Amino acid sequence: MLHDVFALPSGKTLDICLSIQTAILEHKLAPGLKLSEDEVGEIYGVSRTVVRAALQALAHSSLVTIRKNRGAFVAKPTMREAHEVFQARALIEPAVARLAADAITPADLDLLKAHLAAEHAALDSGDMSKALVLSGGFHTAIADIADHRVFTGMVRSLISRSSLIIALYSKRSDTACESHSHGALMDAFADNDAVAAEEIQKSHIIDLHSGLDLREKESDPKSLSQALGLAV
Amino acid sequence: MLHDVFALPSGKTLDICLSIQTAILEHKLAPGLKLSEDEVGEIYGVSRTVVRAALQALAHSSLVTIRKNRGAFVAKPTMREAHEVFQARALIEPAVARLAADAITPADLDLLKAHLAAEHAALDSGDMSKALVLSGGFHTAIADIADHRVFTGMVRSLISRSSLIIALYSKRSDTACESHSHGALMDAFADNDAVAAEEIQKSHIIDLHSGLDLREKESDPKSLSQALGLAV
DNA sequence: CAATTCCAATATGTATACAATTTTTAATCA
DNA sequence: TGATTAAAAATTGTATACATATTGGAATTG
Repeated sequence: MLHDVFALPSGKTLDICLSIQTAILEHKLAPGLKLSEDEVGEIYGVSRTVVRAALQALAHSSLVTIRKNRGAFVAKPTMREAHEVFQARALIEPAVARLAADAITPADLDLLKAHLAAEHAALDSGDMSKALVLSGGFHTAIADIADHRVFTGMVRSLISRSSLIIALYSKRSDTACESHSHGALMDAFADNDAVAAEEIQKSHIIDLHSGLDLREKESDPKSLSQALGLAV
Repeated sequence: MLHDVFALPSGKTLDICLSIQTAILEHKLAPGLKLSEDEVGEIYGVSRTVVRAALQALAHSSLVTIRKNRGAFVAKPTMREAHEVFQARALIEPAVARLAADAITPADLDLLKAHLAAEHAALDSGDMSKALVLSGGFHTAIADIADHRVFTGMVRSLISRSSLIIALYSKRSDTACESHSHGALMDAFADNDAVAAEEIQKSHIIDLHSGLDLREKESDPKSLSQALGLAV
C-alpha cells in the first residue's frame, strides 16, 4: 500500500524501510528521535550495511534527516517546510483528483469506499494514529487511480511528510482529516465529475493547511538553562 | 549549482554523485549504460561501499535504475515517463515562475541574464550538451529564486529527468530550449509580472513537451572509463 | 548443428573489521 | 566551584572479505 516512495532497494532493506516508515507515520517514533545504526540493526537482526541503505532511502523521502558524522534522526519539519508541503499539495493534489475522476472505475470506487469505511471505523474506535494513516492512504489511493507515476510519487512523498507535520503542528488530533471532505470527493468521483473533484480537493487541502497551528513549537531545549527558561 | 537533489550524502559519496550526474546530464553517459560498482569504484579510487551509496542516491533522483542482483544502469525513461515528466513540469513550473516573479531581486535578474548569455554563447559555439545543461540550469535558477524548497526539489528532479528524456526523444538537438522563451520570461521577471511569467512558462513547457519525438531511439554506450574520465 | 545443461567467471548482497569523527567523561588548573 | 583540556567511549565513514545470485560459455546430448 505504501511502497515505492523508495527506488525499490533490495529485499531486507525494503523491509526495514517500510517498518520504520510505518512506525514514523503512526507516530510511534517521535520527530527528532535518534536512529542509531547499531540499534536499528540489532532490532532487525541485520548488519549496519543494510540499515544504512534503509536510512538513506528514508532520508531521500524526507522522513529521516542524516547529519554528517552524527547519524540519522526522525525528521522534524520546520514550520516553513510545513507550509511549503501543503502549498505543494494544494497545487498537485487537485490536478491529480481531476485525473482520477476521469480514470476511475467501479472497482476503484469500491476500493475507495472500503477505505473510507475503515477510516470511519478507526475514528469511532478512537484509534487516531490509525485513522491518520488511513486518511493519508485515501489521498494516495486517489493518486494510484489517477495512474500517473510521477504525480503519484510526489503525492506519496508529500503525504508522508504531512504525517510528520501533523504530528508536530496540528491544533488537535481530530484535525487530521475530517471525513466530510472525503465523502464529498467520493460523490464527485461517483459522478465522474472531474471539475468538482478538483475543486473539492483544493478546498480540502487548504482546510488541512489552515488547520495547522502557526506557533513555533518549543524544540527540545539544548541547554539546561533554556529548559528552566526563567532568566531570559 | 546542481546539488541538493540528493539528501546530502557524505563527502566522497556526494562528489561521485555530482560527477556521474554531470556526466549523465551532459549526455556523456548514454541511457541504459551499465554502471558497474567495481568499475566506478576503480575510476574514483573508492570502495564499492561508497559507490553503492552514490548509485542509490542517483536512483532516488531517477537518473539511475537499479535492478536487484543485476546492478545499476543509466536510466532510460520510457515514452510514458517522458510525457508524465513534462505534464508535471507544465503544472509546477508555471506556479514556480509566478512565485519567482514576485520574489525576484535586481541581483537575481543579473544572475539570470548571465545565465542566458552563457546559454547563447554555448549555442553559438555549437556546444549543444553545454547549452542543454545551461538551459536546464535556467529553469532551476528560477526555482531557486522562488525560494520554495519543496517546489525547488521537485523542479530539480524533473529537470534532471528531462535531460535524459531529451537525450532519448528530442527531434533535433537544437530543440533543447529555444532561448526565445527564456528571453520572454526575463522580460516578465524584469517587470515583476507574475501572471505573464506564469503564462509564458506554461507555454514554454508545453512547447518543450510537443518537441519530443515519439520514436524509440537506439544508442550505443561508449566506454564507461572514457566518459567518466573526462568528467572527473 | 541446434538446443540444453552444467560449471566457471563475474557481479551484486551482506557482514565484519578498521579508520576517522564526534560525544562523553574525567582530570586539571585558575 | 567553574571552566578548560585531555583522554576514553561510542558512533559513523570506509574498506575488505565472504555469501549469494546472475551471466556466459563449454561440454554434452538429441
